[in-house]
Amino acid sequence: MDVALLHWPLERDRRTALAAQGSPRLLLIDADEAPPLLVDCLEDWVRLPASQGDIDARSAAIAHRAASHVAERPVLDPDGVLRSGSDWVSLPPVEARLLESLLDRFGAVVSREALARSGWPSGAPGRNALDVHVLRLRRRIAPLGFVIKTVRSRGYLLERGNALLEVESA
Amino acid sequence: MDVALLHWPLERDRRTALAAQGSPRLLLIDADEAPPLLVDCLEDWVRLPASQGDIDARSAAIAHRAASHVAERPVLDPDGVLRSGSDWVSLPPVEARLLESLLDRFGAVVSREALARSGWPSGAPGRNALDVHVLRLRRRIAPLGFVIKTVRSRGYLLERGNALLEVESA
DNA sequence: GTCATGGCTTCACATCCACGAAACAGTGGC
DNA sequence: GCCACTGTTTCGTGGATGTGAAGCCATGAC
Repeated sequence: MDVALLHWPLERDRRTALAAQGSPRLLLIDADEAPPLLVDCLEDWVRLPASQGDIDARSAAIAHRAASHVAERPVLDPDGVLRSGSDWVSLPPVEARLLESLLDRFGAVVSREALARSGWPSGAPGRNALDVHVLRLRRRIAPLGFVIKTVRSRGYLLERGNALLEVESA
Repeated sequence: MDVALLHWPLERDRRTALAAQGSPRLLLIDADEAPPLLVDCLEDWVRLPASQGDIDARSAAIAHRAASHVAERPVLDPDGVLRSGSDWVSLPPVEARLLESLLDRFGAVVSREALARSGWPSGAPGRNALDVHVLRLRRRIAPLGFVIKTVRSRGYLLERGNALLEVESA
């Protein structure tokens, strides 16, 4: 996982945002500033000026921690809470059922028909409903680091996302 | 909790021992040495020479982490006093019973029905009473650093609040 | 190569319902 | 009486779900 570098106290807001989504971050402290209290285990700081070696070393350490904190696959509570590591999101009923199906075959393709059946056991609404729910599900689980890949004309597939991309797009 | 200071790589063995028993530690890295990969969240390092301020700051950060790891959940006295660390608040009867339920399943969802049963064993009043009491409970426990999250259409969930917000408001 | 098609994505709405929050009122202890 | 606790009414906000339509893109026809 990539570690975000940010200046303190200049990028205070960005730090808050990254912390909220559980992204690892390294604060670069301006020469005369006091470092803030670290809020979690995915945060660290170095005082400027710092050697590239030290920055890299701390980034690597955080990345290492982050990697050991994330699980290969998430867990779905009966209450519709999807957990991965210490993070969680709640899924509305339809999306929870869809995700349950995808999780049953984690890493493998689930056909649109099978998904529709699990999402709406008593009959699916319009054809587009599934597409929209997959879209919403994608956005909901993205912060946990999981992605739903499309396999054209075959179905969908749930897998662990590339953590690096997430952080960059944030 | 006290943070052990030790020289790296001189006291390599001591570091291993401290890590094994879960004691927080700060490594003082000799000028030209590469820092080791941190083994857990209770470890950190500074490169020598370092200012006393930086050493203190990192020690404090580690100590803070260590402390926050033990105060994960609050304790509810039989007499309705909720304690977390050195802080406490007193809860009125209904709210104490609600919180007791949430505490039994700390970090997991408790349904509105289950909450209503524990709050009013002899039958719940109007449907909105629960909402109002949860609202009041939220405000009461906020100063202790805990939050009650809503999981829409499923129930409520008690967890530790965002440490960042606490620190900022402090 | 160009083009059309089907499959999927995304957005914009609309509806419905759960929950949040304030304001008010009754009750009982001190 | 004053105040804490409790419950109700009422209104507002935002989440959950579904639909229609526009757009994107790979595939296959030509």
